[in-house]
Amino acid sequence: MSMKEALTIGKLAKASDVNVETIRFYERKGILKQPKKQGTFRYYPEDYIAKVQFIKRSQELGFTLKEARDLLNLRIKSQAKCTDVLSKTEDKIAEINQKIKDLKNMKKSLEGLANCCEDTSLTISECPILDFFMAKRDIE
Amino acid sequence: MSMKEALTIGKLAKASDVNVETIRFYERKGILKQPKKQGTFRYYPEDYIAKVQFIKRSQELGFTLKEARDLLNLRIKSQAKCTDVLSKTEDKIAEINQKIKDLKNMKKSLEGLANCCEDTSLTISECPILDFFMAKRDIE
DNA sequence: CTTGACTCCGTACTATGGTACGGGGTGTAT
DNA sequence: ATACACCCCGTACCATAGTACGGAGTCAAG
Repeated sequence: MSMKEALTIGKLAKASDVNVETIRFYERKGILKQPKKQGTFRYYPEDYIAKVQFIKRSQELGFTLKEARDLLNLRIKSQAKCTDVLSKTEDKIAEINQKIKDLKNMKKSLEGLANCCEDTSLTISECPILDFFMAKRDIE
Repeated sequence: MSMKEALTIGKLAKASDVNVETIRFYERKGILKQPKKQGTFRYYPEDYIAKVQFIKRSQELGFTLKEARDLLNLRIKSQAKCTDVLSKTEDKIAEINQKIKDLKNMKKSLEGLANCCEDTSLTISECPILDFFMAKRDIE
């Protein structure tokens, strides 16, 4: 029988576009459940491709691996309610809002810096940026 | 003479609200320049408090320690011209803009997720959020 | 039945950003 | 002059998120 279709770790890795070692890493860390082995090799159910992609997507959305694992586990334990997932998602949105706010403040500061440094012939020792970053003192 | 005012590593740490070990860590990593020692102890110029706080602030805004170091170094090299500072600052602004864009995308995705999960009485097996994360497949 | 690709496992290493520890030296106040 | 807080340094350790490596075993095709 052709084993072309058997989902080995290498094929899973390729299908979900991660490193083989990453799959093994996720299993060691309990992010992914190790599948039952036939013999010595891992053979994965097809849905593991979606699981790994779920993890990757979660990371892209700003979740850590543990958070991704929790979300994945919620999916599996069907006792949990939709609200659990919702509240986790809302927490993340709040975090993101805060980050955006912080970045905008930083940007404003940096823009203030850039604007106050119009005379480009000034040397650093005369640069008004310095005063902006730090209390005025001897420089080094 | 009272040494109450001498800025030792412990006082610097306390004043800038970080661990002593963190200061030493920054020095090992070249983020902060080790001050000249009088004898065996480090004695810091007062402006180190501002420097450490600057690093902390940068980190809060999503900059790495190396980036914080680069921003800090802008003001130290007095050979540099104001334009150098300006361009680095503008680079940072561009980076910040990109980060804000990414975070906004992330937020949009998460909001899409949250909105599609209004019926909070649904069990996880019916939760649309997770369908968003994952292609529909057999669960386990 | 051999070959070559793939898999196994453990271990070590990377980077980032620190914290903790221990033995010894120092600085200063009383 | 001695106690006690503080400092020194190196090293080890923590979490997060992996990557790399090497020797051994396995699988399946030719």
